[in-house]
Amino acid sequence: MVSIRDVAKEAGVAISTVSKVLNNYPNVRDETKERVNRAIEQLGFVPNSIASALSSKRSGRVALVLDVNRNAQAVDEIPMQYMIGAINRAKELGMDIITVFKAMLSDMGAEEMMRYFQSQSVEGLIVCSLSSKEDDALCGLIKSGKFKTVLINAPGVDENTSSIHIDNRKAQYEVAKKFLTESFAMESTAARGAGVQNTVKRILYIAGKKEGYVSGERLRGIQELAQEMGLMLLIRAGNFSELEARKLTMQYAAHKDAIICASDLMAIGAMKALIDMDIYRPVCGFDGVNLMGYAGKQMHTVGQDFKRTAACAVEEAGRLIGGEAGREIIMPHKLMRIKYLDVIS
Amino acid sequence: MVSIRDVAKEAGVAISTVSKVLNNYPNVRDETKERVNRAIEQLGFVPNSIASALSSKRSGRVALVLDVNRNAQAVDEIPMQYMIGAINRAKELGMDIITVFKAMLSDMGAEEMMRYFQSQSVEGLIVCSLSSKEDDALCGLIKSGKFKTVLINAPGVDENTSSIHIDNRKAQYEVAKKFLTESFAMESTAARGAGVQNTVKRILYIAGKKEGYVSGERLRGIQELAQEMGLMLLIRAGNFSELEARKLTMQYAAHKDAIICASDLMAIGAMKALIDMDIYRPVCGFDGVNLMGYAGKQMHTVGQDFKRTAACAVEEAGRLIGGEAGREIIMPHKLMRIKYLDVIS
DNA sequence: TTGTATGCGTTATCAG
DNA sequence: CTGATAACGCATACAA
Repeated sequence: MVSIRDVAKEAGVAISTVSKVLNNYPNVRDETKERVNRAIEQLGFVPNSIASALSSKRSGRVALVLDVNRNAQAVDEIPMQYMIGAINRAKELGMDIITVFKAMLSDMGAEEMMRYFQSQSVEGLIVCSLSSKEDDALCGLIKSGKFKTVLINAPGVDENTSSIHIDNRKAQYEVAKKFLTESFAMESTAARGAGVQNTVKRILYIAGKKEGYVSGERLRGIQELAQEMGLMLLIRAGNFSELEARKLTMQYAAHKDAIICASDLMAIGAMKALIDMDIYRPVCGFDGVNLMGYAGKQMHTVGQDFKRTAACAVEEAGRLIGGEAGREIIMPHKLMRIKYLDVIS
Repeated sequence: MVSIRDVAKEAGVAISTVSKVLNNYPNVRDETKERVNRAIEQLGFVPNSIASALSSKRSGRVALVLDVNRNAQAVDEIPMQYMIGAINRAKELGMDIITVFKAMLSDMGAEEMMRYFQSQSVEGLIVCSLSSKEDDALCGLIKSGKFKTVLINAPGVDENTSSIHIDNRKAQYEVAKKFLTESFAMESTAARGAGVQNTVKRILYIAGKKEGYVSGERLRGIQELAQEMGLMLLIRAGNFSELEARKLTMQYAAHKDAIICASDLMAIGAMKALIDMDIYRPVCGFDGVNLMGYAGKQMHTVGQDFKRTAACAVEEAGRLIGGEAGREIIMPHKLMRIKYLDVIS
């Protein structure tokens, strides 16, 4: 292995000078810099990141904590998108990502978790979907401030914690409104004075988890709309489970006019249940996953760019590690429908 | 940060003794060992893997090279399974996995790739799906023997390279045979003497990539069956693309009795095309991905345990790094059909 | 069985 | 602007 020492010898300078060139320190004469670079080129020198990390005490290492296969979900499309976005951006920034699954952490206490990350020389965490109820050890670790943390889809900003998410309340409001308007040619209460068609719509809203942050925001969005449009809203927690959504649909859909779900997966579960029940009800989803293209029917949904979100999270982790304070970042969303042919081409 | 030195002081022994305890060296008195462990416990000492790696020159680090989003595939279920299997096993074995996407490497030469892995202190590679045509730089790197490599679904065993895969030829033969037998109540040529129903079946076989190893094996399997059962086989390369399979189906399916695909994704493409064409033909897939549950119709397919395969690959990488020679490992497969309700529950 | 000493490849401090 | 040199935390011959 060719080391910095060999480069120094070849270039006829001191080791420390080479190091300075490597890390683009300011005070190096251009000529020296060039000589060093030439030597690096000639010897095919590759800086050893491990030695660098040991010496500088900065590993640039971030753990991406993913929630995979929860609720027996069939397809882990969203975590995959997060991964791709994060890893690609990390490479661009010269950061180092290790992937960790929540399931691997679930049986650790906060202390053990800390040791694990510490032994891995992790400086920052990117946590996708945190539940204050279920992940108390992880929550504790984050609050301890021992690691710089970026929370995706969870609240909690402080000195070393940033939060990044879409405006879930607004998105749920918007998509549901568009969905209902297009499905029934409805108008909001304000305009209803004219009184064209005025049947109150009965909606089954399949929410996420009780006490979940995202679920709560989305719930507020739909409630706001219900008030505005005068909807009859039946709310049930689907726990983000396709199967649960299926059951709820079978139980309640017959007496409802439409079904709105807090996730695409649940929307698919509802959709398939309706087919098996042999009745038709419009269904609205949330997330914009490609799997929607396979569900058989186009549904309204909220599209989010998971890759980009993860890329931002990586940048933000870099910022935090660099010493800047945590903050909140709102990502954009859009209303869309997903067609099979768009997905595959 | 509490270091090995603090532990040594606390336990009243030398640093090297602590190190020996840490790495369970043989020659340490039980009493000493206990004293050290007590000190470790008391101080909450966590060994620094970076320092350890630098000193021992062994990082235990493996790069998992994944092929994601090729051919505009909709859902990256298989790479995700590989990841989960690999990361979980790596944690159990105390190894360290970094995930790399082929797309990140595609614009590097072999030299640059080597430097990249080297700078990351990678000792071993686990490569999922290698194409000797498209990935020539990567192939070169592997053949150079610079890194211990485990190939998933690609051939090539040597001193520092192992290969792990199912018996693709046999699996394709078996699944197609079962599929045809059940779809048409057919019998093989041998038994046809009795001559109950004897129409020669016209089959559209949508293969993978030309020159791909896996594709070649599967192709041989179907050809073997065709000969045995006296099938009329039309072979077209679908490039593992759902869209391509759709096109081929639209072009040829009308005059065929059944469609057999070298992957589930292509089978889904074919299936959806048939629905749009409004004709029915039985379709057979290969892989056993959950997405099949969403396709609308149950199809015959070959099930493989991707997680387990990846776990084996990690172990194998460990073996190679440990100095043992490469070898070939055949994983089991099974014939199955995937139902939506099984997938979601 | 235990301790001493050296080195791994960097970075960073400080003197020149 | 450049060069010595001391860490960084651990592993490992080798001496005791």
